[in-house]
Amino acid sequence: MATIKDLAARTGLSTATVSKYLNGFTLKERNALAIREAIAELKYRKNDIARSLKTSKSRAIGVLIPTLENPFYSAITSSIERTLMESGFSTIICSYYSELHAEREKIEFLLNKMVDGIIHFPLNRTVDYDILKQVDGTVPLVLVDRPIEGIECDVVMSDNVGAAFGAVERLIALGHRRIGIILGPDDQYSPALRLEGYRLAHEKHGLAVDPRLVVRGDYSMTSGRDLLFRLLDGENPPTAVFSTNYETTVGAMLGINERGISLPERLSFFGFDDFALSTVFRPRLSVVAQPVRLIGKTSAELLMRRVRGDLADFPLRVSLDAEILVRETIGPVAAE
Amino acid sequence: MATIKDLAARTGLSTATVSKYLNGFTLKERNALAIREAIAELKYRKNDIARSLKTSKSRAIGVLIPTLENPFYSAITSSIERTLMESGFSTIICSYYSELHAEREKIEFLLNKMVDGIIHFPLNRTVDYDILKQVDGTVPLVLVDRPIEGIECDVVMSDNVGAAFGAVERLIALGHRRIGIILGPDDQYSPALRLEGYRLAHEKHGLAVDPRLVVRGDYSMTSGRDLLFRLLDGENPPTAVFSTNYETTVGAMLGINERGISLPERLSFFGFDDFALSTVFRPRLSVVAQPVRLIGKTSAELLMRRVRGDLADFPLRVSLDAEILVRETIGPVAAE
DNA sequence: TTGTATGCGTTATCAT
DNA sequence: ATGATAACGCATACAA
Repeated sequence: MATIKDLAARTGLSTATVSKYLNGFTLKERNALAIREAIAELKYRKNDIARSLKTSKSRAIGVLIPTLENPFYSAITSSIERTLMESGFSTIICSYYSELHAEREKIEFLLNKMVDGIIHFPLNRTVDYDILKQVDGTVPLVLVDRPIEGIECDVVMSDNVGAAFGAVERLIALGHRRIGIILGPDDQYSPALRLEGYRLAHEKHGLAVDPRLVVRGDYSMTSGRDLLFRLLDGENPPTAVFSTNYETTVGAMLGINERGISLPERLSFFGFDDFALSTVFRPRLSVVAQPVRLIGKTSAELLMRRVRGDLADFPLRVSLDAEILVRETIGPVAAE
Repeated sequence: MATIKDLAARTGLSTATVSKYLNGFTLKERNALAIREAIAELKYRKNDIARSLKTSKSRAIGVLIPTLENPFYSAITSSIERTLMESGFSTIICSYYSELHAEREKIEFLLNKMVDGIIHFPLNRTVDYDILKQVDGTVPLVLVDRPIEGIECDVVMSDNVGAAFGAVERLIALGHRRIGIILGPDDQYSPALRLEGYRLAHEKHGLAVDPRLVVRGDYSMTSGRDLLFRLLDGENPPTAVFSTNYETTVGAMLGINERGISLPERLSFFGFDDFALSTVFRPRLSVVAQPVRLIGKTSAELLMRRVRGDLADFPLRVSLDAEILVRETIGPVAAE
């Protein structure tokens, strides 16, 4: 591999001069030309490792996610990668598969790699504060999807309360009084907020919440289907169901198809997130769509700012509005 | 940030000794202890950048994929990341969004980052040979999902011909004589192979292929639905349909639900890939499942071998068998 | 077992 | 505008 030294030798210039040229300084046209030639002939390629050592900037960002095998995480990660790339930063991904010890281990790993910053999607409520504290003292940290108590850093998330509130309010406006809600695990952050939105909508309209209409699972597809059936098969079943993540939404829709329930005549259904599937179901699904692209872009851009030393408004708490996409699966409550 | 020098100063040892300890050499227990203490007190963290410069090994691998927003790519990437991590390698992802110029640019980017190897998913037939040649002279390259003519390197893919052959043969065994096949773009590699498997199955059983039953789209969900309808609405429609990628499979299934077509009574349906959705549809989908985890694991492990200098069997062509999962959506052809 | 000295490829300071 | 030189943090050949 050719080095700056080689270019210097080839052109008769010094390494200092060549380095300057490489970094955008203008020099005598004659010399610039010679360097360009040498670069082509020797197939010179700059060594970012050496550059990083010297400048103590790796231009690499670590992205810590539960898993890539989930469209919510992979879509955001995709958007992050795209945004970072635009700034010339590389994206190092680390999945921790919801294992706590892995989380710590992988943060250490990233820190050793001298990443300039970390974007972290904390999943479980139980978190390794210690190591996160440590990150914060080393490189900027942006938390996505939820804050962590005791960790003072930037957070980018969607407005979970507002999202649920909006969906449920639409349902109420259509005359629904018994609205089932399919939630996720207790130890995750967002389910509580989505339930809160559900509650607030009821409250605002003077409706009581029937606890039997609030069901919880593990946010998986099968849980979506199972919980839907539980709601429907209970006594005094809901006339509308709100599913609060993508997986349960898909699962519930499949359950609906399986039973041949016609939407929105026999049941109104509000789903969550607008990934590929939600866009192809028929009738067209009404969903609350989290702005995944924007979440990714925002976290990456915010982190870039911090990396560049701009600490304005630190710690920043960005709450991004979800879109309420009313399509064809909700309708007025059937006359009894 | 504390350095080895700091540890040396703190313990009264030399940097060489400390470095050796850090690299697993055993030294006097007394000294080892002192170093351990110093590490804790100074919060020493090893600097992989400096290490990389010295050893000219970055322990980072570049993964070049069309996009993360597709379960096929993200599942394989996930498996790659997992495997690389086990060997202590980091995974730098680069999406090129099917843009050719981006492909070249991002390979340069990765090479500058001094990655120790590259795993590339080439999508389009039109490829920047030049830059790929260059990669090959620099670091090991593993191609996933398809080879590239003129580039001599390791390739990991699934047995597309065998996969299609197996599915179609099952259909033929059930008495189907008119089998529709939904294919992808002409400029991609796998569709031709999957069609070849379809042809071979017909040939083996003395059946002619009706070109009207061979339809092509862009491998998207909507194309799956549209092409299914085109097949079904043509004259002399097929009694079975084979969809050859995941997106078209999902699209076709939604179309089937939409029209209320009962499987397998009115139509037999064979899908492709066994991601989340395929596992929840009812009736349970018969699919050809590409071994995505294994593809990822195999490519990563092969690349690791090459990085370590093991060039045995180079260039290796690994063809992984797909699984033929016969479940509930295929059945005997209906009596006329 | 431990220490000395050198260099990896680059950038940056300070001259010229 | 260009050059000489040191330094980034580490690993290693060699000496002790």
